[in-house]
Amino acid sequence: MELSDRKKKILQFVVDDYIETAVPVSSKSLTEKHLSNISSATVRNELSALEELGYLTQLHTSSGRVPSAEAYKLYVSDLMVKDKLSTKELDYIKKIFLEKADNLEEVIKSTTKIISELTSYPSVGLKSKDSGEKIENIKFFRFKKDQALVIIVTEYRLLKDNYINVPENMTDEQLQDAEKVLSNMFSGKNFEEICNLKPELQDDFMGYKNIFVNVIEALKVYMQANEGDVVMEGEDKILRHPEYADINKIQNFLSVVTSKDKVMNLLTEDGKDIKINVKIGTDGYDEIPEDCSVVTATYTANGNKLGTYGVIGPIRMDYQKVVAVLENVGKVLESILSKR
Amino acid sequence: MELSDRKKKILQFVVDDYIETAVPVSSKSLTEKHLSNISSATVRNELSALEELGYLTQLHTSSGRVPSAEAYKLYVSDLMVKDKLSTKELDYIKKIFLEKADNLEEVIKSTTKIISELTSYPSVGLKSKDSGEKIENIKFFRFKKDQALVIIVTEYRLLKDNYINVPENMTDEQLQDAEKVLSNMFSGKNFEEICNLKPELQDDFMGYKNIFVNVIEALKVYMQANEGDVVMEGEDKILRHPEYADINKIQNFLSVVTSKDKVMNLLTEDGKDIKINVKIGTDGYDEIPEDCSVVTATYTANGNKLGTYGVIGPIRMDYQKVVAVLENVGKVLESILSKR
DNA sequence: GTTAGCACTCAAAGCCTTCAAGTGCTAACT
DNA sequence: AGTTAGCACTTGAAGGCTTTGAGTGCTAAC
Repeated sequence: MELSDRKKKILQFVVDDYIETAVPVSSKSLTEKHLSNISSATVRNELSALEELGYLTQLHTSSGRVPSAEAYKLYVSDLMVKDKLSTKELDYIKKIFLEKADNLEEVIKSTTKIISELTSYPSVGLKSKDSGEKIENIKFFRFKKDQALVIIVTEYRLLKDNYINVPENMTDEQLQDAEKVLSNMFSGKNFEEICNLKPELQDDFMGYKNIFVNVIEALKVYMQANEGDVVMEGEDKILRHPEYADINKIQNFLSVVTSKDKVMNLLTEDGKDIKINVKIGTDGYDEIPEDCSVVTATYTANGNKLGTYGVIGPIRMDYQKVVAVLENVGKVLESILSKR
Repeated sequence: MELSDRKKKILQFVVDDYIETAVPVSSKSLTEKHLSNISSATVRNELSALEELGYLTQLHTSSGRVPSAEAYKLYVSDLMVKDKLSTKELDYIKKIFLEKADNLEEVIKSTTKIISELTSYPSVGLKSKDSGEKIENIKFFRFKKDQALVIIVTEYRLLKDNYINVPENMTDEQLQDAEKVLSNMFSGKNFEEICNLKPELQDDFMGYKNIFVNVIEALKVYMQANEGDVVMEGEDKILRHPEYADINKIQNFLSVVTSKDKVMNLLTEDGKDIKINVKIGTDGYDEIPEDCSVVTATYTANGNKLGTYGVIGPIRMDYQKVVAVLENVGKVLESILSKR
């Protein structure tokens, strides 16, 4: 059912005001602030209709109205006026990124930091493991008789966290040879393609099948491992918001947020093409702490998925600000990283 | 001034009880639980003497007594009975470590996790950057014309987070040659010695002085960089303790604990030979959140400093348990890592 | 469809009383 | 001199009471 224009407008004001003040919104305050042309009684009629429709709730009969999760959803998709950042804020974003632009790890940390600073909410970042990028070549560095570090060079980064076992009787020359064979085999393919290579079907291993199997195994472990790639910033900022005046809520929030794999799940985006993704309330998402919303954005540069970033906060979140920050951070981040 | 045996005993009971219950300790409860041979009036006299001496305080005239920071210090150094872990707990420690023993990163995480689980306090871990270990050799991996990854092999680990710039006109053969020259130069020295090498005094650079300078520069940056090596676990566990019923205290605590460089400072041990280090209360340590204590332990294996681990909690901390856990974790950790 | 007016509801704040835990002190006892 | 029974005194915590005011819903008139 479609809402009348006036209902939409009123609902928007209610959400706006509630986000700003955290105080249930009354008919009187609405007429005073935004609707001086109609009376509070009329607004009351509209409010009770909106309550009937499930967009508003009352804590008790004689309190003002509070938006429901439905209302926030409508607000974000339809009602909200898109915010713009101040030039000061934009300059801040650029400044931080330019200082750190040469190190991907630092960029990820900076991103979460900027987002948290500008929004006043805890922020999270997750760098993608598999961004669809193509592998250029692969290198082994044998640091023990039976162990080697695998260095993988891709289109735009260097992976160096995988280790394989090497047969002790294999000579360094043989390992170098294996390096060449595998480099040829992998070059131009992405991770998914490589992990799906069937050893049985290949006959050009030149005797290095065991090394091949070890590398694939290491890669698979690497792809699955979660943790470690989650970065959080400003967890303590959640306490700035009045809904977290209750210890149980803080407890609940922190227990989710300190568990890296739960945070991981929050960030795994549902839609591939959606840039900004808003999850409001707990509906369906087990990992989200009660009464929380999560707004995430996935950034890409040169067609490669860099990672997903976002904020976690109370349902009563400043969506205007958060969306504006995520969009602008994304723009700067992508423009900087595209140049690399 | 030395306390009488009875005063010591009474003080010990007060601290014991207060740690256990978090309720101010009364003369009556002391006689009932521990001192059935003397009357509560006598205990009251002793308590007020102990208060006079600065070991106890009262919240108000008609409340029981609470230990002061001084009392906790005396308790830890003199009064406390050393706790032993149950075999169940010991088995738990061994089990976790044996599962992860092959990966140093995982060992660090496991360590903080075990400590936090067993003590119910947030725990922190910091792996040492410079453990005094000797460098074996050094390797360059050039992944771009003008950039190379520096891999450093030491007695017992692999460092691979440093990058240097390479002159574009340098051939791969020259870089390999530089690798050999520098490996020879560094081999058998520790980080400190290397960083102190004076380029002017060396004449066997064979033309690779620029590479040498870049490597030293990268190493120095690496040694200084903090963050990233701090691991935390169980931040949310602080809320289990009744002193954190107040939002301001939580705020205060979290703001310290979410800042990695503050946590870093907490863990930089003051004495070199002290294994277990107890910092009680805020006295002198700016980084410690108000009314908190920090207990840390530094672990070594084969003479190499592995890192520092510890817990952060309220002053009213279960020091018996914490010290016992840290000692036992240390034993297991060191025995496992010595075998590597 | 809008609005003035009024009765009704309900949480929050302030105030008062009661309650019980605990101390300090004095005087008597060993 | 050290110990102890006894009692007055203090004080926060808890519960109950009233007051206050913000806000609604409904009705009747416009």
